[in-house]
Amino acid sequence: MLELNKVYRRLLNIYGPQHWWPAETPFEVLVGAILTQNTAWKNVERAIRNLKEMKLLQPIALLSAPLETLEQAIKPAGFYRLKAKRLKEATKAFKELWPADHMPLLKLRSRLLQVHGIGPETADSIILYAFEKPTFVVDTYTKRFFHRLGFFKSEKTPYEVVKRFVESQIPPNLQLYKEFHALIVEHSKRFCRKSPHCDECPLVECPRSFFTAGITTFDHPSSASR
DNA sequence: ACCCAGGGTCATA
DNA sequence: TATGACCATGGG
Repeated sequence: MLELNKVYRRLLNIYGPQHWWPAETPFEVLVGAILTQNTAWKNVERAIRNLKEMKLLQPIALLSAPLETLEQAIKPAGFYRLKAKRLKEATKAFKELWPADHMPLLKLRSRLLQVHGIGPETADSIILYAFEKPTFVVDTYTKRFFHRLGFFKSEKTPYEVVKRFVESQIPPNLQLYKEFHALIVEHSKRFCRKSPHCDECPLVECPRSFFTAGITTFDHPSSASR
């Protein structure tokens, strides 16, 4: 069957290592993960720049700052009133949990998911890139990308279904999971916006069979008892 | 003037 | 389980 692994290696060949997440500290990863919710990364960069200039990009400082101050700082990232609250809640959790060295991954994940404003993608991003434990991150790009390669019938395939699928095909290696997700995003930002088959997409150069040979479209385990 | 971006929560059927 | 409204800024 088509190895997801081949898709990964192909992306790596084309784009090279991405060295994600673009942040200087684990805490900055967490902040970025909240701020980028349904928001262009370019806008997140401005917000983070503001936080740095105001010396707010540290747990204690961020928690001490008035909500209004925080709101103004992150305004460029949109949803600023919502996200200011989420940042504080997430920061409290971060202080409690860090570094979570001998905490099982799934326990860490369920703790993060309890935080209001942290959903599955945000949680997984934090676990993978801040806490550095091997969990696979699924975003809208990932769903669209795998859908177009024929792995799923719908782009709306539930988060946990896509996640389980990848984790069942790819061994839980930290660097591998980091790079794979980063490569999918970087690729998608360039080529996967509009048409299902953009002529300039490097992956289209390959015969579709290179990716999909032997693969049967993956159906939901929920609807097909597996 | 529109559409979308590295989501999540809540209400409703 | 699955839509739809809402949150809000900045770029194409």
